[in-house]
Amino acid sequence: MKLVVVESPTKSKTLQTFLGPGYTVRSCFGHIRDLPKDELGVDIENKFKPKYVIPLKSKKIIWNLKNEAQKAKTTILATDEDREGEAIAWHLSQVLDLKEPQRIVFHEITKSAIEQALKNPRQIDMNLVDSQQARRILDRIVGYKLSPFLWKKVARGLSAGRVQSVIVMLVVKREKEIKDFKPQEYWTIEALFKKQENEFKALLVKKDIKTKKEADEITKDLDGAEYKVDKVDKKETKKNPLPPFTTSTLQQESWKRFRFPAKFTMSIAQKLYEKGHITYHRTDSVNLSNLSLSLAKKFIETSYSKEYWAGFFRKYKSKGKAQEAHEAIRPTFPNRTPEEIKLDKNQQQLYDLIWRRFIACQMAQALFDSTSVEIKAKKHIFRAFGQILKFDGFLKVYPMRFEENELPEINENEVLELIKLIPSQHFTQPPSRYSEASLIKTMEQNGIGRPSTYAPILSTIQQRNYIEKNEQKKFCPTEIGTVINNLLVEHFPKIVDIEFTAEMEEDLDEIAQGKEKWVNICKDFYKPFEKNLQEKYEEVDKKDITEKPTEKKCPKCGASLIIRLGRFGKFYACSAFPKCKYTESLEKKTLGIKCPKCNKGEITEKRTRTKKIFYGCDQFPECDFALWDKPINEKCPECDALLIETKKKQIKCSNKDCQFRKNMVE
DNA sequence: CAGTGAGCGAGCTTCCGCTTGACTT
Repeated sequence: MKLVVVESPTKSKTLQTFLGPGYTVRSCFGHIRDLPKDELGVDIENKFKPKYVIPLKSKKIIWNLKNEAQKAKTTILATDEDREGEAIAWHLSQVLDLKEPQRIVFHEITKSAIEQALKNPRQIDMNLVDSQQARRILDRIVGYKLSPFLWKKVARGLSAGRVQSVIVMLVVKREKEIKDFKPQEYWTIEALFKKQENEFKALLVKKDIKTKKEADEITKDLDGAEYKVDKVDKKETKKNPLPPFTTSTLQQESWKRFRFPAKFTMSIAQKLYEKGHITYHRTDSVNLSNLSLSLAKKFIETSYSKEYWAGFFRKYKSKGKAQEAHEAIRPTFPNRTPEEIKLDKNQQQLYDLIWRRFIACQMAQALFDSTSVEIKAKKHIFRAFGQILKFDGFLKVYPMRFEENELPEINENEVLELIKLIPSQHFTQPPSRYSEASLIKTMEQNGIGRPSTYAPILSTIQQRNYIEKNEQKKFCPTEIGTVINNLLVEHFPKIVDIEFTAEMEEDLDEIAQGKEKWVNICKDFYKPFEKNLQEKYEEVDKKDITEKPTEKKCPKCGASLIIRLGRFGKFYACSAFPKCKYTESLEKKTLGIKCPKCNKGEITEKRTRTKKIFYGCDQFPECDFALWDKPINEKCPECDALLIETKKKQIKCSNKDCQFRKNMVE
């Protein structure tokens, strides 16, 4: 009997069916040991020696694995082939006290891949393990040294880290770009032509028309000019299908198509994976197994026709440094169409998307007849572009938006009939705020975070109140997020630099290749970091960041009020704190209406925890009067209660039993 | 359709990455 250990329980089930009796397959559920949660856990003086502990939830798993390992003749460690997977294998060998563990790897769960892997066992690659240890220790040092700095200088409970702080930086930076943006005016000139029954437009090629005056000069110059076709260029253009999904592209596409947040997409994908419908959903690889390629070919040829298959196996390559431990995300059985599996609605939508993307990636290109026409009038050049779909190819399965524009038959040297010139004014647009999709895309492009962390990290920094979604579901920084970011940018620029992770990855590669010792990498980072940190503890004054004097006086004790910054934003606080605990919210929007319940307070605009606006008494909690709709300063003629303004612009009585209604007078 | 909120300043806080149930109300 041989024991095989993998990371995921679903994977272990599949593997067991391939291997049959003679093998016991078990899973370790990811990492089994880690640095302790309540202390740094790195002995800096003693060559950065890490202290590893086994969390309670791993203890039971380890106990069971140990039992199996003792019964087995050999233990085979089949964790993922990447830095983290290698480390898990090493931790397992340590904790299970394995004398001669066999290490095997495979990138796809197919019978042939597994048989091949079993024939080629190797030893644990300690260089790769060390690169993971360096990664872990660096992240720990940054996080557990910088966070306490923020507690001391800003507010308790705050956090900083190699990944989260860079994401917040991106959002804050984008917000500043938008705020500082000055729109530039520019003009375009289109010419509308007539050819027999058809009308078509051509655009003046000149780009830098800045003002109406300049546009007018051009149209004036064109007055009475002859519009002659200078060039007609006809050709076939092609569009290739997109590569199959990785975690990042799946999260982006499912946000674009269904507005699913990344976290939701992942929970649905997890279910599809557990039911065996899709391959593993946390991957940065676009590799496809040979078996899946043949099945796709067969499916496409029988369901559509021979000409819809690409004609060869399309193989995709990952850009940058994918760690390639898994396949791309694809249907496990390509001939299982979305229609024939029974799933609930969301699972159905996501499976449909994954299935289509995969099938399409093995299909033929889409073909277009495109025409480009150049028209000359005096010294001015206009261009018209037409595009007609000739063969849909992969678009049959994976529809995408593209512009179709038909041009009439136009010949060279032909003189065209102008209907009119259309000058239009435009303004340059500021960059747009990040959505979940564009933020994840940026993270992936810069190697920040991993497939298993994209979704959780976005949840964390929102929960921590560093960034939030606006009504359009785009990310904006909060006050506290902006303050922390500005502090880090000024005093710890390296940590919030987008290049920091890239540089770290280069160092980790050196360790993995055996060219560098992990302790040296940690030392090189730590020394200047620690020196800077000590200086900043002296230099930065908390008061400058969190306190601002005001002219206002405390209504309770008469001391002066200050504006304070806390975890949840700014607020007025009494300077005599903790003797006087008076507080007041910063932007108190009073409506000038007395509270009808207590007759003491005033109605103010407030927000619920979910940011929904409501109107309540400012004497809360002494008075709990509250309304959803905005009250107007007028009493109901029938029952004397407050009148409210509904969203449908109608005046109603706030008393539910009262039927009084009237229309709004402007 | 029903439903709405009270503390944030001090004290036990925090990282990133691998994996899913196991916790409680």
